Amino acid sequence: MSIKKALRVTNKLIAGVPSKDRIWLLANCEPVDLVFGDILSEADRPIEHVYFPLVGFISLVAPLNGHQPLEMGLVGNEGMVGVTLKLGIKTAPMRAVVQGSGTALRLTGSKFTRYFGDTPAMCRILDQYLYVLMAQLMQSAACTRFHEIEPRLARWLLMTHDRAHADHFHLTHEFLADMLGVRRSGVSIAASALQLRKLIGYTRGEISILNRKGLEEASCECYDAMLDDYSNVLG
Amino acid sequence: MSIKKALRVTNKLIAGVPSKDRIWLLANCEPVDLVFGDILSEADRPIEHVYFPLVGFISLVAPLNGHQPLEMGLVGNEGMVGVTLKLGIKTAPMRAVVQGSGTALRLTGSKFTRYFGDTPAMCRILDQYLYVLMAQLMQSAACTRFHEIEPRLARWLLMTHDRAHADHFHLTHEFLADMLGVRRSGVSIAASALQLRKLIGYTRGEISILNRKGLEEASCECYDAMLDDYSNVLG
DNA sequence: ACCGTTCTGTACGGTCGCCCACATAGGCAG
DNA sequence: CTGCCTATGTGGGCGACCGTACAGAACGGT
Repeated sequence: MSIKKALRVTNKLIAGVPSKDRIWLLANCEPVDLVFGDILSEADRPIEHVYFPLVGFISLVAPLNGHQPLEMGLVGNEGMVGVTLKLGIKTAPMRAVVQGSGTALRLTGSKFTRYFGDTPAMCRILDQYLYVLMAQLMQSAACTRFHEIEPRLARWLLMTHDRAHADHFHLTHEFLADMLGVRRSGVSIAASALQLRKLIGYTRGEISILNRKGLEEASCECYDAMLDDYSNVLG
Repeated sequence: MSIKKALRVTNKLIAGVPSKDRIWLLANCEPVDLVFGDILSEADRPIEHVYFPLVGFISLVAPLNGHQPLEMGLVGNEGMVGVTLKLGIKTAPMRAVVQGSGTALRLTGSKFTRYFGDTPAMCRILDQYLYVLMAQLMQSAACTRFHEIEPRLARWLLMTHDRAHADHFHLTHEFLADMLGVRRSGVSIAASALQLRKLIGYTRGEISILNRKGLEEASCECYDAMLDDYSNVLG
C-alpha cells in the first residue's frame, strides 16, 4: 500500500492523531490481511505487533480453563489491538482473534513502544482509548451476567454492523453462541425471534441487517452505553 | 497523622514508589476514615479524590439499570482507587464503595493529575497497576459467567482475607449475594457447605476464616490467576 | 420476659445453562 | 440424481440458579 493510499485509511485512532504522528505511523506500519480465525495476540504471551484495523473486526476474548472463551470487547476501525503495550507490560491480558476478515495496518510492538514516549498527543489518544476499552470490558461483564440472550444478540449484531461497514456478514449460530457464552440452540431461538420481527434475515450463516432502528430497540442499553463511552472520551 | 507515622504506612503502591515521590505523596495526602458504605467515586461522575487504602478495602462495582451492582474488582492496601485519572479522563468508569472500614490516604484528583506528569517512575507504577486492574476486571467477568457460587464465594473470601488483614470480618449472606451477583439463598447454601467442611465459621454476619489452605482449594483458579497477575507485574 | 428486627435455612416453580440426539434443509461434489 | 457435509430447528433429561416466600433462630432494646 502506498503512503498516499494509506493516508486515506479509515482507522479513527490514526485519523485522530496529529499529522506528524500520523505520517510516522503510516511510514512504519505495514498493511496485513486479517483472516477469520487469526489470533493477533494470545493471553499472557508477548505482543508481537499492534494492529489498527481498517476493515474487518477483532474480538477480545478471555479464555478460562475448560470453557469457551468469553468475548469481552470488539475492535474495529474505531480502535486498535495491543494498546496495553502503552502500560509498559509486554504481554497481552487477553486473546485477540479476527472475527471479520479485512485489512489492518500493523506495527511491531517494539517500534510502537519506542515511539510514543516522545509524542504526548498520541499518548493522550492511547490513554483515552484505554479508558474506553476498560469501560467496554465492564459493560460487557455486567451485560453477560444480567441481560437475556435476545437483547445481547441484538447488541452484538449492532456492534458488528458498525465495525463491518456492511449490512451482511457471515456468522453461524454456533459461532454466535461462543461469543455470547450461551448454548447454540439458545441463539437459534433468539435469532428466530429477531427474524420473525423482520429485524434480521439469515440463511445458513449469512446474516443481513434488515431494520437497524428496530434492532436498536431490541438491544439492551449496553449498546448505547458503549457508544456513549466512546464518543464522550474520543468523540 | 504525622509524616513520620505515615512513612510507615503499608500501602504497597506508595511503598513501591521512589522516595522522592513517596515524600511528596505523604506530604500532600490527608488521612481519612473509610466507613462501610461510603461511596468514594460514582460511575460517570468526576473523581474528587484518589485513595490509597492502608487498612480496609473498597469494591469496584458496575451498576446496571434495574439490577444489583456487580462487583468487578477489590482494592485494598495493594492498590488504589482512582487510577483511571492517569488516563486523562476526569470521570470514574465505575462506582467505588467501601466494603471494609479502615483508613486511607487521600489526595485531591487535581493534585494527583498535576503531579505525576513530572515523575516517570511513579507513572510507571500507575501504569502497571492499571494493567493489573484490567486483568482483574476480565478475570472477574469470566469467573462470574462460568464458575459456580461455592468456588466464587471461596475466592471472594480469600481476596477479602488478604485485604482485611484479619481472620474475622462482618459480612451477611445478603451482602455477599450482591457482591457475587447471585441470590441470597444461593450464598446461604454455599456458605453452609464451606462451614460444614470447617473452612469458615459464621454466625449472624460474623465470618471467620478457619482453614485458609482449604479455602484456597475450594476456590476457583481465578484467585491464583489474579495473584499471579499482580505479582508478575508489580511484584 | 417480651417483641421486633435481622439473619439464616429451606422449599417451590420456572428459566436457562449443559450434553445429547435427531430431523430437516440447503449446498456441493461425484 | 444421489450422497455427504454443514447449518438449523426441536426436543429430552439434568442440574444450577432465579424470584419468591415462609419459618425458625439469634440478637437488641424496652
